[in-house]
Amino acid sequence: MIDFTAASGSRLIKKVAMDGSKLAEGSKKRAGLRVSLAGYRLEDQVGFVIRKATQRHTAIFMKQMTDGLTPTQWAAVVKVAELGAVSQNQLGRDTAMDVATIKGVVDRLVKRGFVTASSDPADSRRNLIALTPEGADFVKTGRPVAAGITEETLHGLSPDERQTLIELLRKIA
Amino acid sequence: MIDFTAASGSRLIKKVAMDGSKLAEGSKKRAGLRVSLAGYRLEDQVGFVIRKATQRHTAIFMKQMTDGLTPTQWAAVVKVAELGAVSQNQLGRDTAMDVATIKGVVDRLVKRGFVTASSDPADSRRNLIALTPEGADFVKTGRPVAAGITEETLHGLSPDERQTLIELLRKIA
DNA sequence: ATGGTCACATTTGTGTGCGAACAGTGTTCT
DNA sequence: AGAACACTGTTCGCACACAAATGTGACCAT
Repeated sequence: MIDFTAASGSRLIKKVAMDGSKLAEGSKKRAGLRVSLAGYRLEDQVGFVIRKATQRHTAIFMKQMTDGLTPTQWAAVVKVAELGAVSQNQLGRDTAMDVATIKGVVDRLVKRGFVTASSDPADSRRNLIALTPEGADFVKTGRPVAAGITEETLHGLSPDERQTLIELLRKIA
Repeated sequence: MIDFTAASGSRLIKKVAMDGSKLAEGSKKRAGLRVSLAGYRLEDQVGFVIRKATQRHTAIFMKQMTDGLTPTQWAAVVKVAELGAVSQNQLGRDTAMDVATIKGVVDRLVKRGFVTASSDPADSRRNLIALTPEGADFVKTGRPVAAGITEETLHGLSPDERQTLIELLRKIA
């Protein structure tokens, strides 16, 4: 996790001020080339804010989810639980993961024993992913935990705001 | 990038149906263990939607930004351009990056020649990051590009909706 | 039937993102 | 001064995330 408290900010200023006498030309300000950004503030850009929101959500997820399962791994098991046996690529599409990414995720889920991977007899190109009984159990017990994660993530928002946020995110997704 | 079009979905169903005769007990449906999720839909969870929104934004960013600079690298140069010389950890805090992450980002920016890293004479623990003239030029030319990226990301949203989205994201960030 | 096209999967390489362990350096309090 | 504490940075290991290159299988139109 990231600590956003400006722990040493004030001390830094003090130090620079103390070292002011050592600086040439009486410049008491912090050194270094700068560029005026004229109205462009990083903190106001979608990309930046969304990244921070993602970070917080991920942190909440990793803190609460059983067994150290990651958000992507959870998404994958849940989809398999919903769909039944699926091809690996199809699972990637349904969970918004790249072919390379879904492979790694599936590998880890197989290693955990939550899913199995086998060649589809009907189409030998396909790597068929199926849920194991352990995976089914995990999804059942994990479901309320996942709901709690969503709850804590959206804790500061009213029901209306939650609805709006999801809708707006869907619009840009 | 991820292709969300369910390209082969219909064929899969057709194939499974065709193979129905080969399946035992007359089961024509897709095989595999399932779990009823009773109201929990992955597509409705913040985590999932926000991940997809992030993916789209990143894709737009990488497509438009000059020189293949990444979103995080851009955030870092912009901050250095705004603040002047900063310690590496402080820069990480201001850009919401882990100490391990900011190190990698700074290393790449140094390699590109956009920033320099040097030991702070006032505090030898600190790795002072400063903008180079090349970095300053890049920030100047990159600024309108970054604005365009934000614009395209939010393209489907009205000014009010954009405002609301940022506010709500800030609340959960 | 065969050649072109598409879909499926794997591998490699680069870049975040973070926890955890480590080693210095500075500060503060006694 | 010395001990305790806080802060700065590095390194390692794991997990996404995606582009690009490769190889194989399935399908479709001629």
